[in-house]
Amino acid sequence: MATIKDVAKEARVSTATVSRVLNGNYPVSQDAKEKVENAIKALNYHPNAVARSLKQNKTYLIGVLVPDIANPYFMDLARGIESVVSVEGYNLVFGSTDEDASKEMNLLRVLNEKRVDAVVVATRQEKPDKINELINQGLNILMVDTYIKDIKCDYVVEDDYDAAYRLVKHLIEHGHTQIAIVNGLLSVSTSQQRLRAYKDALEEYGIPINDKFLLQGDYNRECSYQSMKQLLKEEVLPTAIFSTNNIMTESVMLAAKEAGLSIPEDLSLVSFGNITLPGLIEPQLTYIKQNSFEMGKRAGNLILDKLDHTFFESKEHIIHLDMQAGDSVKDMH
Amino acid sequence: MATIKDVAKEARVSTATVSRVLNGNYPVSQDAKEKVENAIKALNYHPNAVARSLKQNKTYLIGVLVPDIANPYFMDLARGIESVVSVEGYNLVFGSTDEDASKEMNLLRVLNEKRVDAVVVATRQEKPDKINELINQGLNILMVDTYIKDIKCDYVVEDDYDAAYRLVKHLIEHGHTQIAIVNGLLSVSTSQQRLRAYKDALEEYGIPINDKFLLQGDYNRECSYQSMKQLLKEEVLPTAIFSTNNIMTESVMLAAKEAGLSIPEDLSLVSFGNITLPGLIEPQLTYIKQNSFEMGKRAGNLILDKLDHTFFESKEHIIHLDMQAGDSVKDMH
DNA sequence: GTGAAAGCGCTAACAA
DNA sequence: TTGTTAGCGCTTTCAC
Repeated sequence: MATIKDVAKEARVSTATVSRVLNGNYPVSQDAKEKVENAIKALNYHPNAVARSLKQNKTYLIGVLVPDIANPYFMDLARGIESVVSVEGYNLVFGSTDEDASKEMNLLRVLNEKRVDAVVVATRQEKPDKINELINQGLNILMVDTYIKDIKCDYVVEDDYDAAYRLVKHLIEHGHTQIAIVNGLLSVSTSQQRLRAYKDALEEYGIPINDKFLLQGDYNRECSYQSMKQLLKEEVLPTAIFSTNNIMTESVMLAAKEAGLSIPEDLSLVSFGNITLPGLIEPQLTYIKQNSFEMGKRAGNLILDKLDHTFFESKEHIIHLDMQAGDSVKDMH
Repeated sequence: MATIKDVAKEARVSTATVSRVLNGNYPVSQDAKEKVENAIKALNYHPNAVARSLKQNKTYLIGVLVPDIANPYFMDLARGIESVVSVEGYNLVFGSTDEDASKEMNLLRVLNEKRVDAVVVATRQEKPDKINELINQGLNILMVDTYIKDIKCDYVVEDDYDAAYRLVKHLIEHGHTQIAIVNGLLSVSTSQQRLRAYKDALEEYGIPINDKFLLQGDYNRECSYQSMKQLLKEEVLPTAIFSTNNIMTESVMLAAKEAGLSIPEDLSLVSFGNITLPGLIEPQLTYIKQNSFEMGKRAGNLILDKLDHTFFESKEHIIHLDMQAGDSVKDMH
């Protein structure tokens, strides 16, 4: 494969001149420019970005770590990031962590060795020490979706507490008092916020908290499905469910359907995030409209900012979320 | 950031020895090894993969080009590739082409400059010349899903013709003669195969082809939705639809629902690929079970093969697909 | 078993 | 405006 030296020889100029034509950052005579351009075509030359990266200490690579690339939420996030950074010539390097802490640290290490210019971490494990170590070594980390105390980096997160609070309040104002929550892992900040909002809302209205109605999930399909199956076997059923993410909402609907319960007649349902095929499924959900594409764009912009200016204070971006009313909640009055 | 030189100095050995400890490919004395390992820890050293790539002419990066990362089919494909190649230390670099030919060529060029070790192209544009040029320059391309004549590289594709034929035959054997097809862009090999199978099956049974029943889609949501809307306004309706991909099947179901037609009572439906939430939606589809995760794994293995052995003849892998019977087809007998 | 040194392909400081 | 050259951080040949 042709190198810059070959081009220089072919065009009878120095490698410096070729580099200048390539990058257009220094003045070059028209004559030299043409000679170089002809040589490039003749040799079918394509610059080696690896060598450039080594010299410039910049790879134009941005790592993206997500727990589950099969969740549309994270794909939209990735697309949001890509839509912003690709304009500046960056490419995304992906890694799925499958919620596995060691896999995650390993990927982080590899991405660091590959000298990605930044990495967006949308993940749920908590290893503040290890991650801070990488940050101190100069790895540029941006956390999205989840906030982990003690990790010293920028964030883009959604306003989980507020949105969850409104969702539960919505149920209560429709006369529900027997409300169950299907929650994610409590090690994750989003789950913590959503649970706290749930409890605060109930307390606000003087509704006692029933431990049987606190269902543990892990934001994935299987676990929440089993929890629901279990719940629906109990003698005292809730009249409403608050599901804390889109995937688990699908499980809730499936479990309800299989138990012969229809929504909202037998069971009301509100969800943090919408399901995949709302148009084809009855009823229309009442849910918190998440917009991970937008979140990705913000993350992308934050990164571009940071990569341009070398100094930048740590930032926290909080995104406000709206509620979309559907017909999945029965009025109990 | 610490370099191999710093480590060598700290450990009082040469950089060569450090490199040997790092890679474990040459004998090193126990004593030297320990000194180096201590120095690495003390300096918090992380090798620079960019420099290594330059020297070794290998990046451990594999490009993945898909038209639409929001389609679960392509995500599963990516996961399949990742599951295989990540074991050997490769990372995936993504690019969504959005069905845009110039964006696609541009991404291919950038990935080539970044010297990815290979690129998996699951895309639908046809630029044999440009792509062959890159291949001739040494870019290692593997095409999946779509076969494009005149591009000289390996393939992993599904047996579209055969599977589509069985699907249409299934409809005919259930007594349908008025069968419409919702097809993708005809510039794509998969669409060509599926359409050919449709026509051949009808012909085989002596059923005339009605041009009004040949609906053009583009494998995306909007276009197929509009085509269906249009079709359902006609005076003569088909009794069955053959949808040639999962996304368009969702549109077909949505359009039918909105037109007040129920499946299979008013309209039978078979699909190439399943929809997203089969459990929640009535009826269960009769469809061709695609397995892009498996296809991704094969692609990954093919790439690993090729990257190990330097010489390898061009290969074509064809994946056989099974049909899954559901209850979306009414028996007309 | 170990070290010195060349060189991967490029950029940029410096000199002309 | 152009050329020369050092050097980015690593691997690997060659000599010891």
